[in-house]
Amino acid sequence: MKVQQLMSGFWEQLPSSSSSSSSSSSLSSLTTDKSKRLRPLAPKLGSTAAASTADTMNSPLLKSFDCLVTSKSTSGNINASLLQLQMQSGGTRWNPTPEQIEVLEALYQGGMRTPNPPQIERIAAELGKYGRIEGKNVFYWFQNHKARDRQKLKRSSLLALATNTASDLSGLKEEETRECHDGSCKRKCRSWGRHELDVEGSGLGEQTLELFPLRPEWKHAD
Amino acid sequence: MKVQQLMSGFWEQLPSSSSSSSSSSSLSSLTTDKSKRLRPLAPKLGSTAAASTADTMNSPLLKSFDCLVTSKSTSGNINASLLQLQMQSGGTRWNPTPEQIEVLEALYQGGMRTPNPPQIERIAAELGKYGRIEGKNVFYWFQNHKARDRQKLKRSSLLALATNTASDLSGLKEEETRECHDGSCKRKCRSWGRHELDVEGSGLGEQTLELFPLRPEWKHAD
DNA sequence: GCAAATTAATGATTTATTCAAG
DNA sequence: CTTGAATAAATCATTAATTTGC
Repeated sequence: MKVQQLMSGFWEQLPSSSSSSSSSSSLSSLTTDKSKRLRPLAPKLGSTAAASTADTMNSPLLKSFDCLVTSKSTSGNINASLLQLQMQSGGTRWNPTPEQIEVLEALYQGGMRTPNPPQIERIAAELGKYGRIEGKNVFYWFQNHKARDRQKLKRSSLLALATNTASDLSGLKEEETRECHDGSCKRKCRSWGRHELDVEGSGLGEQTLELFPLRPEWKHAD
Repeated sequence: MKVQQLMSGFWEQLPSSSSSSSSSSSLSSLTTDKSKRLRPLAPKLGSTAAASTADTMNSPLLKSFDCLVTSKSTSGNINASLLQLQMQSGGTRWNPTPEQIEVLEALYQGGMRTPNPPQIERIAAELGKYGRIEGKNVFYWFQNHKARDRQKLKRSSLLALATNTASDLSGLKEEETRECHDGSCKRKCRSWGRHELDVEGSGLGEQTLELFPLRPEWKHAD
């Protein structure tokens, strides 16, 4: 059940060759400093991923990506201090106020499960009255609430089965494959939360709203 | 191609009681029109989510959310026509050009796995020279590429085991727990892509950059 | 040769897990 | 222990390859 988590490995291998010389310094700090603490495990793996950096860097297409690719760079800690500064403004995670929770809970009870960006924005804006909040907080709240509801249900379902009281839990199955109700799907479609477009209050005087993305825009909305 | 989208379905169940009367009409259209094509399967689910809308709507905190919660509304198709207009600009999914792929592949080979928003922005901006692209495309590309690399590796690993040729695949484990390089983690941290803050070229003259979110900002960058 | 039908790749979204703060 | 935040895995759905029947 829980074992997994195999870890993923980013950075299979460093660009071991070619420091690419002149890195446009101002941007090199953008890359995660890999220079210090060089990863302990560099598997052999000569097969899949290796043998590239030097070559690929020769590509004319990559001209302006030196700073992103050559991460070995130079002074790997110039921005170490900078990294400290950033945690300033509310470096802590969102702590919902009772009012915010009440509203979110109500919306959830009302049936909302996966609000789309405009909705999230609106909600965040509204909840901003009661305390600092960002769109992503709203997004995560629904994600987590939904997920934890599911696992709670699943748990109780199992329990019920074990206790032979499964009779009144028969309707637990959460969702089923159904037809996408816009008919655009070629095959069966399970998800109803997709294909959504932002109509934005039917006023839509704004501008062409892009196909709604998975996540809200992540700009804080307070 | 085609008009995909519209729709959606959040709202597992309609607020079957109380139409909440006066919906602030201008915003009610924001909700997905569920009125037509009422979903075929409305599981019994009297237990979990039901029995709320009416009650919760009495909360004073929810005043401005009528439009979000009461989705049964009124003329459920006034915006049907509007929904047609939106898909104009390239409603199809991103189809990377060879150049874009080359660059992305190179970055990936260079070790990039989970670029953070500023990086994504930069990349998208750069790749925008070769064709339309948004930040989310870049984000998804890395996500998918990484994931599919993993499963490919896993598959070949299994295969190797099965074939007894596992000898030279011993170093496959991808990553290990290590310390977060900004020291902000209290415990061991597996992820390097997290906790990252946008230093933005070390100029950081902008303003307080928020703790970098999971997803990029989703604004198209071309 | 060529379009319709199938299949393979892969972009996009949701769900499951896990990390970590309080 | 609860839950906000983040990543990984599973899936969906679309587009391109490829095949197939003519």
